[in-house]
Amino acid sequence: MKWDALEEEPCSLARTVAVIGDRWSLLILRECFLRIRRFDDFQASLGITRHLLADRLKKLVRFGVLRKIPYQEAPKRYEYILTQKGLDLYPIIMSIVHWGNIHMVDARGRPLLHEHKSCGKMFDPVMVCSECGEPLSAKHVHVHPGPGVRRSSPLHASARERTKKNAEQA
Amino acid sequence: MKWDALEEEPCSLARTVAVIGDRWSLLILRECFLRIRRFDDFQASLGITRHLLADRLKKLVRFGVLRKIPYQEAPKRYEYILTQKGLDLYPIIMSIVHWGNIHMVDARGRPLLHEHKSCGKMFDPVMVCSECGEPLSAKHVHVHPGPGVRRSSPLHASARERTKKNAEQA
DNA sequence: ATTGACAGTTCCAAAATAGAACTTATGGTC
DNA sequence: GACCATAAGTTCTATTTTGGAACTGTCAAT
Repeated sequence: MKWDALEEEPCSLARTVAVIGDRWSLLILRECFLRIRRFDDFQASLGITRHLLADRLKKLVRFGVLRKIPYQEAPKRYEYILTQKGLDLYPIIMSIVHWGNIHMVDARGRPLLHEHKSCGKMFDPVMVCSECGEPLSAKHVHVHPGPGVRRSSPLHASARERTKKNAEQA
Repeated sequence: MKWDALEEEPCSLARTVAVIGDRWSLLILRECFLRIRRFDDFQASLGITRHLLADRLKKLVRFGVLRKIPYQEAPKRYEYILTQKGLDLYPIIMSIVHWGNIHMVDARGRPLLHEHKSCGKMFDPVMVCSECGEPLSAKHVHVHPGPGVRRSSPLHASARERTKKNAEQA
């Protein structure tokens, strides 16, 4: 499929996936949250090809997740820093890290531990309901169509064609 | 890079990305949480090619995120359902959806609304500290090396080579 | 004048993906 | 019994994306 089409989908997951839904983008964002800011530092710590790094940084800037800030004139050089929109990705990054901590660590244990400066303790992230504060699980959530919904949210022409085909049979 | 190498990285984000860090896997998981279970239903609702769908389902099964359950004999047919490990991905999916709701919706508004059955209200997911219950932000978290850490976590040989090169300069 | 840092760009080969047709097994219909 | 439909894949080729390495341009330091 043309992946740019994802941005247009009436689905918040699909639209977010259009921005961060590839391996390198997520790894680049990890580095951003670990205070990496410069082209060669990203390249060295990730081993990504320079070509792809340039491409992904450009995309993250285009989507407003990163901003290019000049840190020296002559020659003009920039660093990439997270915008507020980018900082808001933190729960996504943390929930990914947490799932890995629970389900993917080897016998050696967790590579990183997280301390909450506010309370001083090592913590895990927990996702709760904004209204009642209880931890969330898929089982206790019901989905309703919202104002931005479109038909039954088929992602593609092929899905629509299938629907059409079924309709013709009737 | 060889993407299988990601599973071996001493980084919980990288290891999770090895499982779900591509566009199709995340979209397939969205469908799983919306109760889609069968091959042709995934294919119709996503428009993914059958080839890739077979490949991604196989991978998700291999990683223990989905399980194949027979739902009829002769011919033997299976559905794909989320394991507990798969259900645990819910916070990742929800945080992705939530970021899209905040930053990627158009004028029409959100495609979907979420109701918390436990309290009966429409909600947003909030990520909080397991210890003090306060909402988390990157600014208030400090990262420590854990028992599973390896050197400075270079992702690749090229990163190691760069380090070696720097060392030789000294 | 030569070397090195930095932020890319260019080029080609290798790998992954899209799109469509084909396969296998079975059950129902004319 | 021939024909169609359903379901879950597999196979094929053309196109796109990615990996890997070298190259470019600008400036500073030696």
